[in-house]
Amino acid sequence: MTTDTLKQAAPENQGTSLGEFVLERLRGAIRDRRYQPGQRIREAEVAQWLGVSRTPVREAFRRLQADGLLVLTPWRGAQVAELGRQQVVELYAMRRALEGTAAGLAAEHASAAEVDLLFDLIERDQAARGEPDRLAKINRLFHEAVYGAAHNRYLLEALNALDDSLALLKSTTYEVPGRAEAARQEHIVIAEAIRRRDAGAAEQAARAHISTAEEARLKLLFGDD
Amino acid sequence: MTTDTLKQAAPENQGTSLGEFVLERLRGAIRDRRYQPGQRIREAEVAQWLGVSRTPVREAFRRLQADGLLVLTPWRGAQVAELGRQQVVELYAMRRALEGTAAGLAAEHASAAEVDLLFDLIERDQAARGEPDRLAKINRLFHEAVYGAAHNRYLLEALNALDDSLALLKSTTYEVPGRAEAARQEHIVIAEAIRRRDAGAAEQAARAHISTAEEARLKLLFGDD
DNA sequence: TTGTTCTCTATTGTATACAATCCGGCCTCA
DNA sequence: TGAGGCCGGATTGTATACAATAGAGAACAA
Repeated sequence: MTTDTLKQAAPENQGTSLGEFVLERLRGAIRDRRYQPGQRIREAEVAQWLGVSRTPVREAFRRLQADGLLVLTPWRGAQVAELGRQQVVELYAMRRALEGTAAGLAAEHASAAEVDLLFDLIERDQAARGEPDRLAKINRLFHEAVYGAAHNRYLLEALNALDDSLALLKSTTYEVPGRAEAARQEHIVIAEAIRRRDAGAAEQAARAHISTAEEARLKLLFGDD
Repeated sequence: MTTDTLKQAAPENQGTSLGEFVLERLRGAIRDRRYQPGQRIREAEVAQWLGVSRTPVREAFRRLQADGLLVLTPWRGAQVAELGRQQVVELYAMRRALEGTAAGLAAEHASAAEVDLLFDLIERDQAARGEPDRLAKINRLFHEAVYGAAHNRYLLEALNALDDSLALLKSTTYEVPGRAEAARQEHIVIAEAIRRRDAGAAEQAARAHISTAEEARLKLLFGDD
């Protein structure tokens, strides 16, 4: 780990507390797999690393626990959450419901600009063929665009937390051959249903999209079945 | 407020930390409206009240913020969340999706005992006619039984958090004349769909149930429209 | 060798001291 | 009289000191 301390890492730290800062840094570190699932994280270690005391670190830990990214055991401290097969299945069931709802609400509430953004992202996706990292990034932007277009703050929050949890899983489903193309096609179906203002179709398309993503994910993770 | 302190309030406080204890007490106080929406809560006040230091109080605050029950403004402290009309609408949209999903999953995964529990609760509901408080309690048990029967830990957590948020609203919809009977009928439709293992019908019935509950709620809260 | 108990250390939980910030009231001045 | 700025108290954010606990490893007995 590099030796970046508070001043170097966040020169303009105003308006926000240290706890918030630590939270974001930790979230990023977990997402980037610099802390790996199952790994234990000690308060003092993070505190020293970011140049703060244990107090804001503890606050960040609590909030990451609430998001499901950390598991806190009394007197044993924190470790990055690990997802077993059953948990992955449950997370995808949750995601299927929420993404479906988001797409349906987006069909009802999206502004013209928000619809345009969806199609822009589909084009950028096409342009990024063969680059799994860029594809994964654009994919995430597409989904976030749908979340935003739903105009429901609770749904938005829940979906973002869910995506963070899924980021605990190794690699992206874009490593599966043909997955990128299939996903793009599914995105198109979703976006067009939203443009048509067809909430039912948008919801169904989003659910189907998550189901195929789940299949790809399970195959990638557990191989069998 | 009474003067119960830690020893009187939680004689057997073992296995759990003080932060956890404060969390539960505060959650209860908010649910019982002893702290009302919009009201400011000072750390020192809670600390003194429960006989602990500010540290565990702060931890509880963070987690209540994550659940949406508290709004924390930097340097200004905590106040109990207030829900405007738009937020109520968004919460119910969320609840419609999650309850629908829970009912659908329950139809797929409920054990025989879990199905029996649903019908038991419907009978107890019938027996409690005319007692809004008991009705509200049994209603909550019914919904929690559905949540449990879905066998999805993330869904369960999300729905419980949602119910806590809705508890911020004044009174229950059971005060609306005829609401109790309508709700009971809707519960029966849900429970029977689950017993038939008809996931689609269960989801639809649950969504419809939440929609009528939302109507009753909005009428109760905002009168107009 | 293996299992058991005990001690000791590392780490977390809690309390408290201190720093930073906001808000209300007062005072000044036009 | 009122608008604006400045000061003091109240309150939160952060750091640190101290207490409590779990777990690893040593010592010992079978």
